[in-house]
Amino acid sequence: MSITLKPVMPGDASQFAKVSVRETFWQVLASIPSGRVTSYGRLARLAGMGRGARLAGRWLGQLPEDTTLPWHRVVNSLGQLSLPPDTPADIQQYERLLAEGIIVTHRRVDMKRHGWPD
DNA sequence: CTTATGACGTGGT
DNA sequence: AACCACGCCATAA
Repeated sequence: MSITLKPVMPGDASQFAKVSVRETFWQVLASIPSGRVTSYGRLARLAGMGRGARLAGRWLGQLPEDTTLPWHRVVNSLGQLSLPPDTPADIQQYERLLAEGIIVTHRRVDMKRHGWPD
């Protein structure tokens, strides 16, 4: 699979001493096409974080509220929304996915249909 | 230095 | 499909 990476950073890049892997992480995140979703684990692996799925989630949680990065396109390996239910962020994710034409039923996305990469 | 804690993943039952 | 037990890895206490 080939991925197109665009230069992006969430907020001030200077706040990070070592950015290599982390920067790649944001780039991969930014490269997820609208209308598609990927998993924390896949995102971590693509960014060279090995099995750092949990770490991926931690980093996503550190994004500033006004970020333009598509954090909402990340769900767990089962296709389920993984934020605490009924929280503002959870609602936000649901609405954003819906706005991109992604089908979400019972907090779950059909990865066969919307998964990225295939 | 240990333990606990997550926007997690995977394999077994 | 649902549950459970581990494995994973940075952070906090």
